[in-house]
Amino acid sequence: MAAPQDDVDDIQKAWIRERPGTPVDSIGVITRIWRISKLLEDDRRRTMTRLGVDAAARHLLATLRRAGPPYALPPGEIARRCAVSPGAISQQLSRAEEQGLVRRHKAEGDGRSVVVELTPSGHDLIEHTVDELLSHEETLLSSLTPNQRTQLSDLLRVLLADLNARTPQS
Amino acid sequence: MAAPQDDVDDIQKAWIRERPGTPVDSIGVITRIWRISKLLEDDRRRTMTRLGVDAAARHLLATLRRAGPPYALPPGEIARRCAVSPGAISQQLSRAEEQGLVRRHKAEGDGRSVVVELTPSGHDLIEHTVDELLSHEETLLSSLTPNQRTQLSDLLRVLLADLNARTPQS
DNA sequence: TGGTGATAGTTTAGCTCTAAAGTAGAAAGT
DNA sequence: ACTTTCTACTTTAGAGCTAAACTATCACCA
Repeated sequence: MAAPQDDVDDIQKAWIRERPGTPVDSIGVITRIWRISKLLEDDRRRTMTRLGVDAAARHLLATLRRAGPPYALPPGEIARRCAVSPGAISQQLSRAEEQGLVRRHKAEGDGRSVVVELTPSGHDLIEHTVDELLSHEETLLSSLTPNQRTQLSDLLRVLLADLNARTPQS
Repeated sequence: MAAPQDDVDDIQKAWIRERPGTPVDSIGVITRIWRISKLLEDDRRRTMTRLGVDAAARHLLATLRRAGPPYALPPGEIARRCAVSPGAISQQLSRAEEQGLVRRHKAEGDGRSVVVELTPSGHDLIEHTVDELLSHEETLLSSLTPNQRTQLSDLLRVLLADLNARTPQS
């Protein structure tokens, strides 16, 4: 269980061998986070393709579903919650609207604002995929004990909070 | 320092509120890894843009540089080490070659194979950016104590090894 | 009331990626 | 030897994202 040396350790050792003095300390955390992130993303993409949705649309629908009744949010808020650019959300909304999963309409009161709401079809779709997706992803963490998962969550929470604070604004 | 509740905790609570029984256990790890990964990637993209290189080219050059003399690898091996598709590497190579950072030539012995080597200009470029980039990224982890970083690295190493083993093949 | 600047969304340009098709050389089986 | 299969790489089609330009509306205030 102790996990022997891996490719990432090799990268650190390679830099030290090639350029003694290279500041390699961050690699053990940052590179591993990227790799894990990529493996999880690829897995999620495959899972969602299998379930017949695309990953970005799922994220969108899940965000609206999670917001609770009336399952409606403005695009800017969705962008913020999904951590992607407003332009990306606008494009995602157009695609999802075309598939009949969401509907856009002008907000009352402010002529600039828009409200996006889940259609019954979009609600159904997320309802039928969320449990399957999350159950599957739980098995992906089965190499860690419950205690280790909590430890990991806690460390990541600290790091994420700091990075968020440090970020230009995004 | 204990890190209070964050957005990700809110996501878990929202699912539980909206759909009691939703299997939310994986969210604390997976969602945080994605968010951190994204923040780090965005930061790296900005840093590299500031230094006048693009992030993918930097990864390419770093991979060749780290391989040690003669700073040459076949495209397939680069793709494997950078964990992207062979097609992506082929395109990156074309761009980098156009900028004079690498050179492709046929391998001797096997007419299908290609060897990519760092040009002096590519070698210089990576040499002048790697320390700056890595030093900067070290500061991004300054919210964690050295001990916490080690803990985090170790947990991630276990998870990464398991996910690699579990992966279809890729 | 009319200008200045902020805010909400959308659109566009440019880039990069993946997946899949295409090209060409090497290996292997009969 | 010749066909099949495999392997290495490239190219193409299609998609998504970011950054930045653009449109429209609102808010403030002289």
